Order: sequence, then structure tokens, then C-alpha cells
Amino acid sequence: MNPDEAVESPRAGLRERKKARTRLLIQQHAIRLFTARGYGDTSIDDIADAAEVSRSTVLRYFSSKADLVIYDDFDERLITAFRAQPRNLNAIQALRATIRGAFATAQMAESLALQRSRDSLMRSVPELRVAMLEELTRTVREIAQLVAERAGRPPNDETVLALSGAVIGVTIAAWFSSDGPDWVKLFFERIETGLRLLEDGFSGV
Amino acid sequence: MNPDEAVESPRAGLRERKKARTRLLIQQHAIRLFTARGYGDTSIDDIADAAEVSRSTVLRYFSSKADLVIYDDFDERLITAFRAQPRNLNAIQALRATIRGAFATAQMAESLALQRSRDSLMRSVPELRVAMLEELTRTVREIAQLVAERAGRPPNDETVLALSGAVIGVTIAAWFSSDGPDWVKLFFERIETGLRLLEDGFSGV
Amino acid sequence: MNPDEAVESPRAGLRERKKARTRLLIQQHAIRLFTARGYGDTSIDDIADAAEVSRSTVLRYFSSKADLVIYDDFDERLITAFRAQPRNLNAIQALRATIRGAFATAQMAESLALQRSRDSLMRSVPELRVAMLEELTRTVREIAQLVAERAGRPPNDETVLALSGAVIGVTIAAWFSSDGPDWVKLFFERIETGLRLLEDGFSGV
Amino acid sequence: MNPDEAVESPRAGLRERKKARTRLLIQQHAIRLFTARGYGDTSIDDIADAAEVSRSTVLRYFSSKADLVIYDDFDERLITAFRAQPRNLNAIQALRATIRGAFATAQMAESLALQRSRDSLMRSVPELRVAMLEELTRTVREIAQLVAERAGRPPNDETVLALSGAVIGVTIAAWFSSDGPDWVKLFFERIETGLRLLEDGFSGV
DNA sequence: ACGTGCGGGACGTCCCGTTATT
DNA sequence: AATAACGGGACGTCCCGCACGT
Repeated sequence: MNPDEAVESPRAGLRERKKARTRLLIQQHAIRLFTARGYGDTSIDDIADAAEVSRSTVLRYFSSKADLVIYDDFDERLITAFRAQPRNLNAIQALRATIRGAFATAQMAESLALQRSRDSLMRSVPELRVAMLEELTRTVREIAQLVAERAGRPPNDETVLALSGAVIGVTIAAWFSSDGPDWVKLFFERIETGLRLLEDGFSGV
Repeated sequence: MNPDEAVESPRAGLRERKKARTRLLIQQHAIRLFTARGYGDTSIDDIADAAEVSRSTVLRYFSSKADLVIYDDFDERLITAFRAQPRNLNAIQALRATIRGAFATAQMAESLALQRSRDSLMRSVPELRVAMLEELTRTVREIAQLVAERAGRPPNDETVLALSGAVIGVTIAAWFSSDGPDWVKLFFERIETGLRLLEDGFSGV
Repeated sequence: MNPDEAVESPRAGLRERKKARTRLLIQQHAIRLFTARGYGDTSIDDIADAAEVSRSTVLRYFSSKADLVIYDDFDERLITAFRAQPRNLNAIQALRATIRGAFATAQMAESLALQRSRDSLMRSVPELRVAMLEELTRTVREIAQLVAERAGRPPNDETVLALSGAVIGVTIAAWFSSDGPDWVKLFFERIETGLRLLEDGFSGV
Repeated sequence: MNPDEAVESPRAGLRERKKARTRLLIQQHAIRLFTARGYGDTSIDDIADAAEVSRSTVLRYFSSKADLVIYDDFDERLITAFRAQPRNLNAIQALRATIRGAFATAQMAESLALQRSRDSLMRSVPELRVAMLEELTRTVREIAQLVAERAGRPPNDETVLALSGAVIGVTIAAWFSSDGPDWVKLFFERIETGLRLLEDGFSGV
């Protein structure tokens, strides 16, 4: 789901930039090896060797083996983008605008192939599918926080919760149903459609 | 999530009824033991002993240890109830009517305490939480099937997918946020609120 | 085990009093944070921030993280009180009188809630339980010293050692078995019972 | 504290005998290496190599590194011996008789040198001292169980708790104070003295 | 000089495939 | 033939010492 690092913070410290590069390097090797040899048949040591770092470093950057596939900074960047939306948009409008922006970014990402591999792994390896679902529940809470901020309601407000859940549900459904070579396009289209329906209501269905 | 079996299908054969009772018996012992000793510290053999059946019988009824907690027939009964809704209701209206019916059933359930234990286990044991999420993704597809039937659209229709995903998302959010002694009531209220918002749209948020 | 500082030495210098207050302040913040976030998830820096002192100050007052929970001035005060007992009492009688005095003090302590938190932490965090046991073995030697003084025997006298060990053993057993809301009362009652039995002998058991 | 395997069950199955031998073999190598190179500087792998078993096997027999030093079957054998005491003895008398029996056994133990090394390690390595104290608190509960059985009282009876605590306290004090070449003799003498005083009472001190 | 990242390595847990017992 | 021990290896956590950068 990671449309890569198109929007890299320009003035990040050297230290930070190096860390980001190491992280990406490790993840690239990991996904390459997982895809080539299979997830279960690739050890963390194999990845460390390939990336020419120590096992410790791999585990410092990714807290578990599954995290090597699951991790992306999509959430962080969506959150930043969402917060930057004009204040006159309501929560869903801001979400839709954010998603459209993310799609533009994703399209021009150089490492779409990497994303495709990640996606394929997450679909096929039960352990990863499971880890991703757990991750999604964390995301529900983050979205709730964002929506609550914008709507000026508490994060445990019924409406806020419903919207957050619906958004993540639409995302899961879009992800599960978007397969094939054009999956990124399909994926974003379906999220866009879903958000529009959330805005207008499903009463016509 | 199972508000128990108050609405037992009246004309089930004797054999079916006995099987259902054995299943419930095993599950009750399982949840009692899990709650008392902890999930990890209770073996399938312990449960078989307590329920006075053989280990193989336990595994005939439940395909895994997690299933002993996860399983309920809520889905099946919701599906039946959904199909029985008047044809003039649209998909969401039918869902809302179904949920209201389920809530009435749940309120009069005799073994709310059992449900409370299940709920508590599913929240606290990561292994179970994860199994439940996996289960939910299966449910997305079933709901999509139902909605597609009623709307007269194919199951992979964009709108159908979005609605199904949104419904399940609202359910997850309701579940995660409904805690405390009144969780069943809260849970159903939040689903009801969520479905109403899905029908009307979130444009006002 | 600290029933608080109700009996503050009346003629302590201002400097001493200020140090004691800083120490208590730090400890209160520490235990509050440990209870709220968990022991492992609270760093010494967090505590320093909360108490508005520097990290080095925290470590000046408490030599380790565990010490923030373990420390109390119960021992010092018991020793002082023990030494003040009439000379005609034998060792055990003096101990019993001392404990009774401490209990009266403990009962009127204003911050029983703090003690309750400390107690709960010490029971639940293995690292702390262990530190407390180590601390207790140090106390054995101090008690041996006191008993030896009063009995006019050398500190490594067999009888002195046996009595000191027995006293501390009775204390451990009383602590481990005193749970629930009334734990302070139970704790002191059990020590009192134990000391009486040590005085009279267990031949009737 | 392990007076070794003088009283080996004569008709133990071959399987069991082999297991007991493997366990002892591993422990002997462990203590030899710990003594020679230091505890911290000896890894579990080193021990596995020396004993010519796999690391897994070492950890199957001993659940932690500390356990390699801490473990003995002293408790189990004391419990068995205690239960075998004549029913007309009260709890303390039975304990004293049991200890005297254990002492006779300990004296003829061939591997006193091993015990001496264990003792020395437990005194000098803080980590082990700590593990032993935790172990002792477990033993308090076992003694309480035994005493309760014999006295016909519940295990959480105040008197039972006091006696159990006192016994373990006397044991700790005896252990801490028994040093030098004759430590085993001293150790048992001090326990014997302590138990006699517990029986008769400390009123004369 | 000071902090922070990194390599290295041990620990304890878990799981699976193989090998012996019984 | 079934059960149980064993070897092997991966995982994730923790800790220490080094070195790099600022």
C-alpha cells in the first residue's frame, strides 16, 4: 500500500535520511527474498545478510518478521495530508481529497513493483494477512482521532466511530477485491467510490 | 457476538437439536475454563474432560482451539433473518430491521454472562482477536452476497462492495468501542446509529 | 510496607525536612506513573519530568528504578522505636510492642492509597518482588543486631540468628498472605500472631 | 543444598533413570564451568557442548540458566520424608526429625564438593541469590501445605502461615550464616537449633 | 565529550522432523 | 505403533561495547 517515498521531507537531517534509506533497503531485500524463496523459508538472518546489516539492525527497524512486509509510512503521510486539507471541508470531503492526492503520488511511485510484491505476500501468507488486519484496527483509532479533531467532537463519539469504521471497512473491501495488474488504480477508485457513497448515503442501494 | 440461541429454529430435527446442544455444552465448558485458568493454560484435553466427551469430538465440532471461542451462529441467523425481510426494503433498511430483531433476541438471552466471557477473551487474547478479525473478513463476502441479491447487482459491484465493507467496518468499530457492563446494549446502539448514518450519508459530519 | 510518615521526627533540621519531602514527592510521582502506565513502560526520565527535577536528582535519592518502589523508612523507624522500648522487656516482647506502635501509626496514615499501590506493584512485578526479598535479607541482619544488643549476646549467636530469621520469615508469610482491601490490618494481625507464637513456641501446633 | 542422590528410587524405569542421569550430568558440567570461568562468562552453549547434549536439551531440563545452579531435589525428598513421619509427632517435631534424617543423608553424600560449589555460586552471584530467594518463597507455600495437613488446619490458617514463615526464615538465617569448610554441619545444626527454639518459644531470649 | 546507531551475542520460547524407547 | 526424548533452528528480547558523528 506504500506509494513509496515520493514526498520525502526535503530538509530532514542527514541522520534521519540515512535511517530512512537503511529502512527501505532492508525492506526491499526482505520482500525480494520473501517473494523469491517464500516467507517461511527466509530467515531474518538471510535478510540481514542480503542487506549487509546485522540481525540486530533488522529487528531494530522492524519489530517483527511480519513487520518487514506490513510496514509502510502510508498512514503517517495520509495523516499529514489530511491535516493539511482546507478547514472548510467536512471530514469525508477532506478524506476524499486526501485519497485523491495519495493516488496521484502512488501513480508516479517508482517502486510499484515492490508494492505489488508486498500486496501479493499479504494476500497469500496467512500470518501476514492477520498482522495486517491487526494493523488496520490500529488505523481505525487514528482515523477516529483525525475525524474527531475536524468535526470538533470527542474521539469516542458515536458518529465519529461509525465513520472511522466505515472508512476502514471500505478500505478493506477495496483491498480484498482489487486484484490483477491494475490493482492500484482499482484500489483507489473503489475507495473513492466508497467514500462518495459514505458521503451521500447508501439509501439508493 | 452471539446473543445466544433464544430463537432456536423450531422445526429442527431431533438429531440436529442434539448436535447443537453438544456443541453449546462443549463451548460453555471451554469458555468457563479459559476464563478461569487462562486461554494458554487450558488444553483441548482439559475441555474434553470437563465436557465429558472425547478429544476427537471436541475437534469434530470446532476446527481449532480459537474456534471454541470465536464460533457463534450469529451470522447464520442474521442471514436467515435478512432474507426474510420484506422485499420492498432496500439493503440498508433490511439490515437495520435485521439488527433490531437480533437485539431484541439478544436482550432476552439467558446466558449473557457467557457472551461477556467470550467477549472479554476475544479482546484480551491476541490470538483470538486475530482469529475474529479473519472471521470478519469472511463475513464481508457473505454480506456482499446478500446485498447483491437484494439490490439485483453482481457481488463484485463497486457499490455492493463498498456497502458490505462499510457495514463490517461499522461493526468492528462498534465492537472495539463497546465496553463495560452494558456492552451489548452499547454495541447494538452503535451498529444501529452506524447503519442509519450509512443510509443517510456522513455529509453532515 | 511503609505506613507513611505520620511520626515524623519532630526536631529534624530544615535541610533534612526538605530532603525528605523531595524524596517523598519523587516517590509519589513514580508510583503514580508506574500504576498508571505500568512499571516497564515508565522510564526514569518520565518520573523526573513529572516531579520537575532532573534525572540525576532522581538517581541521587534512589539508587535504582526498583528502589523507587521498594524504599520506605519503615525499618529506620522500627529500629528507633525498638531501641526505645523499656529494658525489662525481652527481645520478642520489645518487638511486639514495637509492631503494635507501628500499627497504630499506620492506621492513621493519610496516604494509605499510596501504600496500596506500592504493595500491588511489589506483588505483581517480579523484578520488584525480588528486590524486596533482597532488601528483607538485609533487614535480617539489622534485626539480629538489635536482638543481640538487647539479649547481651554476640550478633552471630545461634539463638539470635534463629530469632531474627524467624521474625523475618513470619513477616514474609504475613505479607504474602495479606491481600484485599484490609491488607494492612491483616498484615499487622498476622505479624502479631506470629510473634506471639514465636514467644510461646509452636509445640501445640 | 542437595545431599545428592543417595536415596534413589530402586525400581524407577530405565527411561526415568536415564533422565535423572542426564539431568545430573548437565548440572555437574554447568557448575564446574560456572566455577571455573565465572557464571556470566559461561553460556548455555558451553554447557551443552561440555555435556555433549544440545542446547535444547539443557533448556528442557532446566528452565533457565539460574536453574542450573538453583535446582535440587532436596525439597521433594524432604516432603516425602516429612509425610513418612509418625502421625503422633506434631508439625515441628516431624520437621525436626525430617531434618535430622536429611542431615544423615547429606553427610554421606559423595558429591559434597558439588554442593559446596553450588553454595558458593549462590552466595556470590547476585542473580542466583535472587533466584534462590524466589524459590524459597515457593517453598514457604509447600511447607504451609505440609504443616496444614498434619495439623488438620486450612493452609491459610494464621498459625500455619506463621510456622511456615518462621521455618523458612530460620533456614535463610542458617544458610546466610553458615560459611567455611564445615558449612553443611553448621547449617544443619543451626536449623536444628532454630526448630527447637520454634518449638519451645523464644521467651527466654 | 556525549549521545545515538550499530554489531555481536546470549537468553528463553517455540516448533518441527528425527530417533529411540516401550 | 504410539509415545517421548532429542537435535536443530528461528524468533524476538535484551544488554554491552564500539565507533561514528556532531
